[in-house]
Amino acid sequence: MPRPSKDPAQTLAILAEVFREYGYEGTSIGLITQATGLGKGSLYNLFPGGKAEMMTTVLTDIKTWFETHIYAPLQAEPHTPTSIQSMLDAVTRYFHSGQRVCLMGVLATGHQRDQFSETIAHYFTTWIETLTASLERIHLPHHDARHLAEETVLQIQGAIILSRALNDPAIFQRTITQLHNKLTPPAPKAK
Amino acid sequence: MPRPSKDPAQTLAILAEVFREYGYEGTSIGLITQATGLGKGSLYNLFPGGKAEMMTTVLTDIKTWFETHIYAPLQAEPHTPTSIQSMLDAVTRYFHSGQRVCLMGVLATGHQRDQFSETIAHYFTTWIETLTASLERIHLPHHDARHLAEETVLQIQGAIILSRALNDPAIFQRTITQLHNKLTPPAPKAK
DNA sequence: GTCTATAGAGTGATAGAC
DNA sequence: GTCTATCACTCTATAGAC
Repeated sequence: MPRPSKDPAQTLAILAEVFREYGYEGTSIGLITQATGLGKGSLYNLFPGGKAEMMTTVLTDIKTWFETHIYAPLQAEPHTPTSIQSMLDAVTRYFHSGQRVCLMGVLATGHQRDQFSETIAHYFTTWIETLTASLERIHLPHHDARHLAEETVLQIQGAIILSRALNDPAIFQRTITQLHNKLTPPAPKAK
Repeated sequence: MPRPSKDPAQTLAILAEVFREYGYEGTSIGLITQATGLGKGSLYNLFPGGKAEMMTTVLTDIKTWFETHIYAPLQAEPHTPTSIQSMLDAVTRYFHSGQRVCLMGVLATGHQRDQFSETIAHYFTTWIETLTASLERIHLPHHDARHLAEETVLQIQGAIILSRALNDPAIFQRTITQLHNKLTPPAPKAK
């Protein structure tokens, strides 16, 4: 190897955190060099496509993380209330109880939505569909499962905003608890 | 008068729309001059504090709008289901069924949160407290009213994100309908 | 020497402030 | 319009593993 290069995984993690904190426009290359300790040369060698490629790489990394830590437990047969619980636990950890922003949510409200629209839509669609399938496997008819899944993802996003706006992680925690109760069937009684 | 000046209210409206669309960092003075038709000189005459003052002025304007169109109907005695409905109607119109972003929500997730934190927190706090008071006047105990109010504001924010991410206004509409059912007592039966 | 990842001065364009 | 600072990005030079 030509040089003692840094750990690419850690570089990506730092990059993701900077994008989360400052948004796409708010993140300057100078800020990235400072945060990662990498010079511009290294950065443009790693990401020839510049800032846009840095963002898409981060988004792909997030997608992979969600597949492993959020979707996989939901898809594990057989479905148990534990699957739901482990998803909500992972979500709570990932979003630091609402104090850490959802990059996909941030991008969805910015004008970069157009640039990354497919990735953003795919992220939310996959999450909703995986959760829908999981809920269908317990007891819910497709329509109800779908709406409940949408409501879950929606409330997590809303909880992040409100929790951050009021600087109160309790709001996020309360939302997660509430979702847990709603998603976990209190009794195996069909409609 | 030295010059035929433009309508300040319309200028402010345009300014708000640009900030919503591009965020704080994403909005350049050049973009503002283009959108408003005002030269840089006029802008810095109107807002000596520069971009930051433009944003604070917009935020104050939004606050006033909400007081008039959202809070006032909720505070009107006596409380009726119509108060809730008119709030939700105003919200739907204001956010263009989720296709128009909430500037306070956007700022809450950015690193400008620190700069405007008081205004942002005040916006959400006032909304929640007004709705709480309104719900208490029907039938709900304080604790329940407060949680329901929080849930309402939270779901509206989440609906904007999800609705925009999936480019589907129906999600926002469905959320509003759901909130209407939850906020409007189906029967005057106490706990 | 060859190669690759590094660092960082330098590029023009554009930012916000005045 | 004019200013300076900073932007994203380019490019040259080089350090070190083969």
